[in-house]
Amino acid sequence: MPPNKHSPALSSGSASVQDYVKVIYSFTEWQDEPISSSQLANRLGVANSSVSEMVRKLVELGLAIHEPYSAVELSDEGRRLALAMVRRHRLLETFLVQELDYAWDEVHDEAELLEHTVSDTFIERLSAKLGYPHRDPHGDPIPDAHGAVDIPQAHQLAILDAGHTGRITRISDSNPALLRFLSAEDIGLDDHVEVIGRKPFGGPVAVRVGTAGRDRELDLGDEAASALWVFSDKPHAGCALAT
Amino acid sequence: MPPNKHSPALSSGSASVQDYVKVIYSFTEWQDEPISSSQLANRLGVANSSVSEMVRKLVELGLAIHEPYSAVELSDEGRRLALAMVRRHRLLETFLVQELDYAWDEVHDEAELLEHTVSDTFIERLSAKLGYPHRDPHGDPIPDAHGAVDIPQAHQLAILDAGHTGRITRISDSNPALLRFLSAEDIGLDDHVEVIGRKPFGGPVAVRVGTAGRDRELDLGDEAASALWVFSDKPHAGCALAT
DNA sequence: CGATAAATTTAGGCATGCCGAAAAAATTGT
DNA sequence: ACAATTTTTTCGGCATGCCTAAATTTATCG
Ligand SMILES: [Mn+2]
Ligand SMILES: [Mn+2]
Ligand SMILES: [Mn+2]
Ligand SMILES: [Mn+2]
Repeated sequence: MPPNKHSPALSSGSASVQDYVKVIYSFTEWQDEPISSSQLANRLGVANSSVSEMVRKLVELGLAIHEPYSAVELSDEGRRLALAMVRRHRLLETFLVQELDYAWDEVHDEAELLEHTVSDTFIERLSAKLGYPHRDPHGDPIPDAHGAVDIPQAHQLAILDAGHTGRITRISDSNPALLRFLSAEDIGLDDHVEVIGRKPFGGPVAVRVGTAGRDRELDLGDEAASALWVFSDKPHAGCALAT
Repeated sequence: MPPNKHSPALSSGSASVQDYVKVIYSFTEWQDEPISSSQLANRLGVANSSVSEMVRKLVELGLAIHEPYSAVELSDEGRRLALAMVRRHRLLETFLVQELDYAWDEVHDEAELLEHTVSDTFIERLSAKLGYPHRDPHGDPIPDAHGAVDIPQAHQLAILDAGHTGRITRISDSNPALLRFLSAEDIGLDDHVEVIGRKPFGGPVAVRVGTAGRDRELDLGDEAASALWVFSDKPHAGCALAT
């Protein structure tokens, strides 16, 4: 039987290949612009020249689509691989928090390595043990075993206008120190938030945070407000989402 | 503060380096002869020339001791690293069996990769979660976090004389098919065994296996009898252990 | 002892994935 | 439009860890 189009195999590629497709995929997870060569280099912490070479290889492998001097996109097979890696990463993070008592700011680096090493069997057993979770500790959606994933309709707190209310659906995990700050302020996933107002010129955003009676007001700087993604309670007049 | 002699750091080396020291260590775990270059190559599945090169590197790194054309041994630091790797490997196998429902013949390959990837934190949390186990699923002893390990006084069933009785303390995990055979025959760790007799010229060994009333007799081939390590019930006359 | 055989090391190469420097293409500003 | 700047690619090299083939050393046997 020759290899066929419907092969589930996916032949996962090296750890480097896996990280490249994962970064290419992640760049468009919450926004639409495809990633440029230098942005890719930046996120991976490698030189631009390394990206040029590896992108050529990804194209040869049928994982990426690339016109020279333009942005890098994934092929269907590349997206499948990326989703499989994202699934691995997020299930591993969930495991580390739920079973090994890691704090949510400690899991990213460990998952970044383990995702390349565990077997499919390991991942599926882990998913079962954890109760088939759909979100990781930071609220990022976990694709299912077939690569299906639904990205919640969420918006960065930083772009919401005064009066807007909703729940925190996702917290960017790219900065561990920020995660620790949020823990210290007792801000977490699914907390209710209301935008009270904002200072002009990129100043802090005043918000009311907290479920039920125990809520408090505080000012959040731009980096914090950009890391918090909010699922709106209801369509609300005067918000910046009409675009 | 300069690096000092009592540094616990150990700077673990590459995955290859880790596998080399682990194999060098393991060769002398149940017996005393140090490993030769070609035996090392055999166990690692690499060419002899690759071993020559890597052994030179291990010596440079202060992990191994080696006179050209003679056997390879570990330095104290090499042994520390090896014990840390053995600990990792065996804790991971234990985790896979106890928490992820792997069969005992499925865990070796997965652990062989994961051992190089998990962090010290991961391993210590895992050890705690598993209740600080001292044996892996095959009965191999798990060194503690400081590298202390006690190797039980056990002997291969294949070398025991008729009349000898004891408990199965360890089952070599190097052949998954053999492990499946033993499962099918319902032979497992801590089972009681009695050597009934043996056919000459490397023929099968007749044994009685099983705890309490439910015991049975069967013949074991040389490979099976060599994989089973027995802790003797009591010193027994007429056994081959006097050497 | 010497000749063969076996084990080990050395020499020359290959694949992967990275780098810095230089060249080429695209973008920007006037 | 075109010169300056930025982005991207190409080029030559390096480090790891592996290989085969060819020495070289050690072991074995008549
Ligand atoms: Mn990774
Ligand atoms: Mn995450
Ligand atoms: Mn290994
Ligand atoms: Mn084992």
